[in-house]
Amino acid sequence: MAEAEKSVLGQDVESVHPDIVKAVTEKLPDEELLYDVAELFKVFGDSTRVRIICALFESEMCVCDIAGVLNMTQSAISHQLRVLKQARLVKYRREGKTVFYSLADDHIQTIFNQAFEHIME
Amino acid sequence: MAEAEKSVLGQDVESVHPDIVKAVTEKLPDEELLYDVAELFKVFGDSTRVRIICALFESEMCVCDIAGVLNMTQSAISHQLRVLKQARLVKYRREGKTVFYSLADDHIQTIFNQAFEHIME
DNA sequence: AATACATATGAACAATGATTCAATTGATGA
DNA sequence: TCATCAATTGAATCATTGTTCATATGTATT
Repeated sequence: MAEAEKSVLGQDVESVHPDIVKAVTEKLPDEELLYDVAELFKVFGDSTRVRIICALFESEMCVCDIAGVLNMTQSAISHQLRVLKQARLVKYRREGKTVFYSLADDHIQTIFNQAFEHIME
Repeated sequence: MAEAEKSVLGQDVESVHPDIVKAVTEKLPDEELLYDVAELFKVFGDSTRVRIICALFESEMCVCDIAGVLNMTQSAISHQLRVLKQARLVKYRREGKTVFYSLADDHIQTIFNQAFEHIME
């Protein structure tokens, strides 16, 4: 019933349901957007960064404090904060020698709450 | 002003704000829960899996169809479906030779919508 | 200037993980 | 029972990444 068809790249693709494949392919969001979503989740996909984020839910903190809460070296924390910074998930302000980090926006909390709910069930 | 204190493990931790460190440490969710959250996001943190999930938003699909939509080998897809299955993010039903996959619950859509919004801004 | 302290950065190492290729399982129909 | 097709699995490979250690910025204080 289902026949082989040519993909965008001209390769043979065995599609059991060519009609569905076509419909879904057209509705699928831009490659780039999906890539960005994956990149965002990749940042969330590390327990150290998750702990940093959850710590920042409570209060703005400096690097030393975060290191103290997580019981890790300040270097390790700084490296991870860099990742969070690049993803625009945290912002910072300098006060003398210390730098205070806080969360950049509220979507983060919403996303995490949904994640918690998913795990609980 | 700020003094060094002993961490839970007895190591010296230089805390600029011991009071905040203590308060945040107590409020931080269980280590295990945070680990699970990271594991969940880790699953979302791959563009192939993101694309599979978005494809399944549209319709239940068999492995072949998904491979067709993503233009990848069915082996690669099967490996990733295994990951999604272990994370309880997809469910499946067998119909003859083909296996149909669909999303396990609705939190996934909510989480993705928030992620989309975060990226858009 | 010189010292001290908070933070950032770079290189290196170990561990994790995604895809490929080959082989296997499971189910259908001849 | 044999051949075929969808899907799964395992081993191998290549790339990515988190932490450590050492060093460098940057800011205040003496």
